Amino acid sequence: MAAKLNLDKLDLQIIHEMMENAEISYAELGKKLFVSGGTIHVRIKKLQELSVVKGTKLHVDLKQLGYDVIAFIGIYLEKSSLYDSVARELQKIPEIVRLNYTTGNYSMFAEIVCKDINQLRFVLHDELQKIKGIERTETFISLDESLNRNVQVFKE
Amino acid sequence: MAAKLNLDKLDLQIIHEMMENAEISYAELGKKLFVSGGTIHVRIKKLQELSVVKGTKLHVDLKQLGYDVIAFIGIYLEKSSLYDSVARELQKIPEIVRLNYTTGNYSMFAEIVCKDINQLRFVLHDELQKIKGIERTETFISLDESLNRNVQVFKE
DNA sequence: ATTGAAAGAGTCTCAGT
DNA sequence: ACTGAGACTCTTTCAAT
Repeated sequence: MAAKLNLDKLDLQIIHEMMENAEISYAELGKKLFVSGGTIHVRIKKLQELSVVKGTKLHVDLKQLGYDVIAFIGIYLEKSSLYDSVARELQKIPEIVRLNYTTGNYSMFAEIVCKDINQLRFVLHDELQKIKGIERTETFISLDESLNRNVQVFKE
Repeated sequence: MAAKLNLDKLDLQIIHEMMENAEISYAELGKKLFVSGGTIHVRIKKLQELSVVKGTKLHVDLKQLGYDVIAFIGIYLEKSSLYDSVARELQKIPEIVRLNYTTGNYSMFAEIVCKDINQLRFVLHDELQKIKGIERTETFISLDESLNRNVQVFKE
């Protein structure tokens, strides 16, 4: 699965820079990394072909858009084998933005983003309780997000 | 804090589209939403000034880059008041990519991304155990990520 | 593989509506 | 507030190294 990609320092530097700011021009990024804009272009094209780079996404302030509640949900399943069917049901709930099958206490771990506590309660009470296979859930509401960053793919 | 922003349908549609693909041109996006490219431009400028839009980020495949392990860590503190100092220490660990102060069982909740299990063990054993104020931790290793998406800011 | 230049495409500004 | 056109900047291609 994880093929030998053989990415060099420049590749990682480009990814590192653009993971924070994808708007920078090739010329400017080239200047920063001491190569020409053309080289940046060639490398990015290569990274896209290797599907290391999958595109760019707009970064928005969710609070400004009225999404004030982030919560994490630990989910206990009646049987582990129900994972796929429960995952399929959870996927239908747009407020669920992330879902992981995990080791440890919980069978699965979800993240949910809501406009307010009422909406969170609605999803937890009305939508989650309907799903067959969920034994019980534990909810952790985020009171403060002190860190949210990318992995550091290049250091030094 | 959450000021009255008065965003209309078009603003939300632009955000919705560009949250998935920020590379689309103004002309093309305008065609899709039945306005001119100039209007798209004006709206995006407005959204940037309101700091609803904070920029664009490169979307990369972390597995391809060798980051194979995602884990979640529930952290119990000796005293809740230690949150700030513990958060400051956790921030120094580059593998920790997210940190939330939460209600419920745990005092705080972290997400960590590592190249392999050895690196995860190193962070958990060597780095986390050094931090004063952490009582104990529970780790949930992700075996499968079945969902990772953005909030749906516009529907219909 | 990298470069620099030319062609093509996109962004940004602005006067008109 | 939206539009379209012109000025400007960036991306993309390509021949040379």
